[in-house]
Amino acid sequence: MTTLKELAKLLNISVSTVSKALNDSHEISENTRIRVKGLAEKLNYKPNRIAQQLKTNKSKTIGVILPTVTNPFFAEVLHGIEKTATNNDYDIIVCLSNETFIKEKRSLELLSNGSVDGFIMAVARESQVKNETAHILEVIDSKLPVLMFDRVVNEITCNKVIVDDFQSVYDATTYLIETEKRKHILLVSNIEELSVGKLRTEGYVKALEDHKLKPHILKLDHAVDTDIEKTIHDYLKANDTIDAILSIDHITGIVAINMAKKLNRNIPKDLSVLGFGFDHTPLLASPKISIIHQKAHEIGEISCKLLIDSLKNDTNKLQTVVIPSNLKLSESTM
Amino acid sequence: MTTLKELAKLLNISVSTVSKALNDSHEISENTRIRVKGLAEKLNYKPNRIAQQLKTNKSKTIGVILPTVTNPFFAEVLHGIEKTATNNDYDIIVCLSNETFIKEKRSLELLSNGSVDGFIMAVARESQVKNETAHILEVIDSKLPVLMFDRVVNEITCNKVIVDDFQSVYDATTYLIETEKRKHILLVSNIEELSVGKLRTEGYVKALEDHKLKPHILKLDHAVDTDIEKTIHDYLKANDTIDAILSIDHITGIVAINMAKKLNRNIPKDLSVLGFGFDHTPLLASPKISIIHQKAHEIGEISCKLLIDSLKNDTNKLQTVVIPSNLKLSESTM
DNA sequence: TTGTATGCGTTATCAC
DNA sequence: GTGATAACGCATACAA
Repeated sequence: MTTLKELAKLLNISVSTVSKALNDSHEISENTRIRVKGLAEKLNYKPNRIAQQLKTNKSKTIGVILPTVTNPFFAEVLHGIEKTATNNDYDIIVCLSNETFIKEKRSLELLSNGSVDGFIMAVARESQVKNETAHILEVIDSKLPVLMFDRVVNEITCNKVIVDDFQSVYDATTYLIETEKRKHILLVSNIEELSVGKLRTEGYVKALEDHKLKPHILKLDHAVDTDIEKTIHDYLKANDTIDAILSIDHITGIVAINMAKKLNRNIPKDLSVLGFGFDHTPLLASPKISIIHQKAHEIGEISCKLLIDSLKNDTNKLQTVVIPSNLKLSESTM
Repeated sequence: MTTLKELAKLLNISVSTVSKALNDSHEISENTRIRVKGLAEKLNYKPNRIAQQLKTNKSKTIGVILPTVTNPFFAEVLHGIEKTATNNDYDIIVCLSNETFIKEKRSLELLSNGSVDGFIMAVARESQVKNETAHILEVIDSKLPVLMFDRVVNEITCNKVIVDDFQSVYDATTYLIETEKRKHILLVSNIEELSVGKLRTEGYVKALEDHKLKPHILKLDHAVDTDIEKTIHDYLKANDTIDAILSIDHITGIVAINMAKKLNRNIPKDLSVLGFGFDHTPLLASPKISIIHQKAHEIGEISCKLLIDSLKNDTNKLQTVVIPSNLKLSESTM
């Protein structure tokens, strides 16, 4: 790699002159600036990022800690983060906690050594279940800003970007009751223990209460794949009064449609199916599923923007941004 | 952040003694080593990664350039890469090319300034279509090792990890012909222009030729979602002799099942459906789809391991690893 | 066993 | 307008 020193030697001038010339300092003559830039271009000189970082004590890098990236929600959020980071001249270092506390803690610790200027994270399932927060507080105490999205820790004060989990499910449930005239709505949940799962379930329960209806909740408890199908299948078979299914994740809604068809339920005439989802979800279901569309990409973009803002201006006050979801009804063309 | 200098001052010893003590140098007395480590622990000292990097001229970081991360194949590969990198004490900086040449080129350039020790990449769609390779060669010329996986550039010599695209589709097609006695197999392709798409199609064509059968190929050409459904639907309707569908991506197989059911085709009795897929693919289809299972996670792990090996030992000779796929037949329990 | 000096590549301050 | 020097935090060759 070409260095300032090499350029200086070749041009028979000093290192500092070269540096200034490349940075368009006013103290440098037009002539030398052109000479320097010409040679730099020719030798494909690029300032060593590491040295710059040491000098400025800024890494221009964001640590992104995700529970998993095979869940399309987080993949889409990551996409939004990456895009925004790149546009603002930041790199991202990605760590996956695999939903474990220990990996999350380790990742935070390892990157808290100058590698990154701040963190964007969604809390691991295990950390939420066990209510582990000390490792995150430690990072914040060391003056590294942390932004949480989606799965957040209420007790920690920091920038947050969340989805309107309670409200979106409340609204969707109300829609099923009032517009589609459903009375026996089944909630299918496999994320009961997450903060977002709890909020969604609460939204559902509240909507039913407000309409004097009885909740039906089917918890799936991380069963293996075939069990998800069998559990839903058997429940639907045993409860033929169910006239709507509300899935609060992005998988079980599609499974529910498949099982209902197997039981010859007429969708959407006799049974409405509504789930959480993203851009490609509808394509995989037939008939089309209606979805509560989380703007995952936008969540990523806004999270990243917010963190970068707080990095530039650390007197910024902390805020919690709520991203509303859209209820996307299926266009049942096919 | 605590520094060596601060520790030294507090202990009234020199910086180098502190440094050596922390690195378990034999020249340091048991006594001071304990004193130093004790204080370091107490003050939560962590060596500044940036400074270490500048000193050693190694970033212990790998640049990972992916076309997209919302495609579950790449998400799964990323998972494998992250796991292996972490286990080997490497960080990963992730960039997404969004399938564009310009972003891919920019990412390579930006990270080729000391930020990373090497690259793992799958070539962007646009780069493959336009046969752009100069930007990658430039990186390799600058002595940064590049490992390509899945989508590779044949003309470039470097470490590669690829899937047996030709052979797996040849075998799957042969299975449909010989075991399931199918004679009119439709190939559905929406990745015709990628190196992997071409290879898969060739495997299909060769298997048919070897059995004196005629190919039927339905190219989807990145149509929008509804068009994918309609195109497949209409094709199946107009060609009722089709008795098997082979999808060479991870989406259209599921769509094909849905459309075939709508046309009242009996799956798997009258129509076999086979697609590419990963762990969660089967759950979303009913009846279950048979899949050519790409070991995406393993591809990531091996890619990362191979690159790290070449980083440690740059006299390593280059190799191309082929990861075989599994043909996973559906267990049609539900 | 400990300390001093040097340098990684860059930027900034100051002197010429 | 240019150059010498110091400094970021760390590691190490060398001196004591």
